[in-house]
Amino acid sequence: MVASGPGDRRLGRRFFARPADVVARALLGKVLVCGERAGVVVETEAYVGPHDLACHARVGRTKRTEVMFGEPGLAYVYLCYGIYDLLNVVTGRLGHPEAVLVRALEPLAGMDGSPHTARGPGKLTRALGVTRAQNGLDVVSSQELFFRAGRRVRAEQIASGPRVGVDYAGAWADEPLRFWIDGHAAVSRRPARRRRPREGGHERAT
DNA sequence: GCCTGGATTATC
DNA sequence: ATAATCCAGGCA
Repeated sequence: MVASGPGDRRLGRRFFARPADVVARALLGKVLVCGERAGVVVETEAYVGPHDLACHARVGRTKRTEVMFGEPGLAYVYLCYGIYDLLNVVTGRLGHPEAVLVRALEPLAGMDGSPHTARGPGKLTRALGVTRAQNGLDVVSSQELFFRAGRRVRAEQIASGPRVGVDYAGAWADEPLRFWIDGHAAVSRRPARRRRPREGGHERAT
């Protein structure tokens, strides 16, 4: 076994019981553990509540969004594009639906060590072995899926920008709610650039 | 029921 | 640029 240290401390309820954007920043550098596999969180996105038009909870309480209304610290895992399971952690206060999407990990144990292995939210869950079977799991008390304190990340190392793949969210698509460790090799590709305007280009007139 | 459209990724 | 793949949510 590896020697124990301060970084082995588990993240508790109060860590997650804060606004999603705060938790999203704070999760950078923390270690996500799933069974025998683990990695350092290097990229996240915050989905801040029902008023956030990119957040699944914008439609209110449904079978899918139910877990987001639960306790902070619950895992919200859902199927994206019919192919990938994406992992979020519920944040904020009970009854207020918000969550943080974990988008990339630096591999630590139990998986291929290449930086691309867990780069991107879909590849991350595959590399870590997370599936929808873990939806609703409490990462504060679970023995199979949880976070450790990990390493310290200074504020100057954290970069932010618009979330990926949420162009449908109107003005919310531009909010800088994506966070990553600047320059880290495991951070997923930058957000898809907008297509170049073809014809004179006035389509963004608002 | 039927239809539309994804919090993605690999490949053309 | 687009296919892969299936489910949630809206509407009838």
